[in-house]
Amino acid sequence: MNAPEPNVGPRAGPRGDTAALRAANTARVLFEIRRRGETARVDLAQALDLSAATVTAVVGDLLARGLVLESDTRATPGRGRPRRQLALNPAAGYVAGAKLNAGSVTVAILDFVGSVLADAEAALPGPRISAEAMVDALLVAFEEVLVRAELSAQAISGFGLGVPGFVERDTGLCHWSPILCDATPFNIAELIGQRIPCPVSVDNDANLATLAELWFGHGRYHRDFLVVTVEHGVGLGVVIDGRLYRGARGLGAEFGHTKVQIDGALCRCGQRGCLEAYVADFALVREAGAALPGQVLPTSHTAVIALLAERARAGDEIAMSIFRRAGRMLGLGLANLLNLFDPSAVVLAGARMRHHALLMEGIEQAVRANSLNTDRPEVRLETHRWGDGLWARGAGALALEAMT
Amino acid sequence: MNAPEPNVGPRAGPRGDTAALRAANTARVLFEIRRRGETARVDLAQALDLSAATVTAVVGDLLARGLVLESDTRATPGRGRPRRQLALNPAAGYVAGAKLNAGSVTVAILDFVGSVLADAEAALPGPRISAEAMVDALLVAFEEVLVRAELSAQAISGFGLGVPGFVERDTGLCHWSPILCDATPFNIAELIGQRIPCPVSVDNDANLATLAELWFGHGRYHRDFLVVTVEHGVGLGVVIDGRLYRGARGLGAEFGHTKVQIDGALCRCGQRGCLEAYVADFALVREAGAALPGQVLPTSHTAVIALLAERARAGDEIAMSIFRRAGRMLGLGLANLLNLFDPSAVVLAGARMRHHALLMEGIEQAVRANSLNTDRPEVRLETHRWGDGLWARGAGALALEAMT
DNA sequence: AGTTTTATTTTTTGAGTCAAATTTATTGAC
DNA sequence: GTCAATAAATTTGACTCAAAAAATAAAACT
Repeated sequence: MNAPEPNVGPRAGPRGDTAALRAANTARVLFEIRRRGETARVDLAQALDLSAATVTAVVGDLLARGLVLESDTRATPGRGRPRRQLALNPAAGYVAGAKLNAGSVTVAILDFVGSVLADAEAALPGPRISAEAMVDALLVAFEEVLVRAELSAQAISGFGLGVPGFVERDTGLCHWSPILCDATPFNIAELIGQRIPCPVSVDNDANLATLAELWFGHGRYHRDFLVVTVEHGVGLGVVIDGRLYRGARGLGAEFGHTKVQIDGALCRCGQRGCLEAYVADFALVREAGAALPGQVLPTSHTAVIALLAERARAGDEIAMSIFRRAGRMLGLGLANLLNLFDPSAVVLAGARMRHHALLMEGIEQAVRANSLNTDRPEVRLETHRWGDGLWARGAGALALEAMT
Repeated sequence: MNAPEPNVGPRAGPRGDTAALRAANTARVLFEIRRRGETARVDLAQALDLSAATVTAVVGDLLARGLVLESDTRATPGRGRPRRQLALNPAAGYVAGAKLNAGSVTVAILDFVGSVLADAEAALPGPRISAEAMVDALLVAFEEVLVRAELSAQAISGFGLGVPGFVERDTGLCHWSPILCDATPFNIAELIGQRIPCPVSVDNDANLATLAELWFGHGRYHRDFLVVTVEHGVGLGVVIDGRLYRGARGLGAEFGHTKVQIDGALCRCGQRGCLEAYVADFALVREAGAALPGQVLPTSHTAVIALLAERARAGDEIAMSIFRRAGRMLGLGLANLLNLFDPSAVVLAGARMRHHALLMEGIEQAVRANSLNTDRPEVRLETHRWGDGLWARGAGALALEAMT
């Protein structure tokens, strides 16, 4: 039996001293203002179950710190003292959000509200490169985006980066990434921090998409939800009780290598039957040969898939069946997730969701066929066809989180 | 887009007023004393990161309420004022914990510490009965166990019941149970409450096993862990951040009908490829005919499986292969859970774990083959061969939880 | 002017920390 | 053996800060 370790026990409710109490209530007020966009103090008091006096005090702090602005927009014409509308101050701080892709890096600048002010992209020297080369490209894009946003590097108070693979937010360690070829684990946050003059946070890219939903998207209205990303791989983000769950060891949930078939198709990871082996880029490309006979296939996966999608939309039965099977496998995996997590919403996101219509038929069929139908209301599958903005905003949320 | 709903937002840390702060710190102290069995105030202060003064105040309350006792056992011989050891007061309250099985109900009486004072069992009229008949049997066992524990019904301050199927703790609603034949949903907690003079709580049985681990078992040393129960069906309990996660709609995680094979074996639920269709009682019995040719099989599933296990232990290759396949399928499911939840521990519990050795080979092989090997430390699979005591203590924990 | 709704100020209660005081043992010199 | 010195655990009281409640002020509309 293990030795008793501290910090295990009830987590609900307050803990610690009164300063923590104030800090928590301040965070709640800030979150609620972000969620509503614009509100009065009365509404905050009611929504958060705080007294008006407390809200006044907390908002007073936030106003003094410049995080919140009081606007004069006259909301409801009526009797009584008019409510003063509160909103986040966009200029309270600027953060950079970046995403590492197979052949490029994207960097965006976000203001405190979460609006994207500018973005920029830089090519990577290859699909699998050293972290050193990645940071070089990152800096190129960063300089560019600063010019476009008309900001100096000193104005940026946080830098967030999304990396595919196993990345630990708390420590900044990269344990494995399909894009980086360095010996692992190495501290990627530190590496970037040496060349950028502000705090750097890194996280798994699916977690970032989830943060984006939590801060700016559907997640604002759900306590427990899942975000499934479909791109080169399949990713998963889990929100439980309003917070992103990263697992006991901080690496987050891994959905792509969940097995949907015992001794099934061979996956890049060397195992068999992984969900990715049916849904990821390489899996579709593997089958594309049959659907496009006699054609010379493009070298890039993305281009092959675009071609395949075009055929499927034109009614090509073989091409359609490829997407249908991928959808069914994804749907099977989703059904398992629904049974295990019982979320109140599921968001499908990522570049592949551009072929939404092609996949959706298979997905919905498999979800219906494989999830238990109790009398609980059916879970809505929301789809987000956000492009890179999704990742950038998530990385921005990561930086904002580190900021407040 | 949904309307903004309150109570969505940051959950970490304190919230609300100072009374909530004290309540939370009291709960933390109580949990820590339970976890350690016996401790001094200094240790509590250090473990919970509270000042000694606060601990004195909180413990003072608990002493006054009679929940905690100060013992005179001289722990560490040394200089200085000797520490006063604190322990839970067993007589602070008694609760009843009950479990509904296929052919019987079990009821146990637990004291405040969680020790089982007595237990009793009553037969049910059949494998699938009305809730009315179930409550009748429950009362028979309850009366009996009171006699054995030498307590009156008035001394019992909470009644917890574990029910297989879809049960909602918060509302007491039963949405479906393999044992009860009533029209669903119906309020099973209310039904029992009409005939028992104390607060009644109900929950899914796998959740109860998980609560038992959280309060009294391995879970005291882990913040994030899973409990998998193997009995007539396969159940799952999820603990995240020190709390049992019951899903957005309160019905808990469903593991038994997770799909391990697309279009696989037919399950009781009518779908194909469910884990239960390979691991549950009925699945093993279905295959037993081949392993026991020419024999007249007993009518009870349990007896058939005992026979099968005997054969397997004697070296019968066919019988062994049945257990091996069940183990492999369970291992595949477990590997998926490990990837998705990244727990720091997994506990296997339930009656079937008596055939532990037969299953374990297949389980471990499949877990190793199907879980991603990163550089994170391997998760230990703990096995608990607790009998019915497990469920009873879990149901007791449920009642204790409702009590404090 | 009177009414109504929102925001602020003042007062009160209670929580937690800090530092000093108290309790109760052991240690070691005499 | 007796008796201060010492050490550690606990308690006490002064102080700070948080949030709620009550009273007050502000800014509209009727």
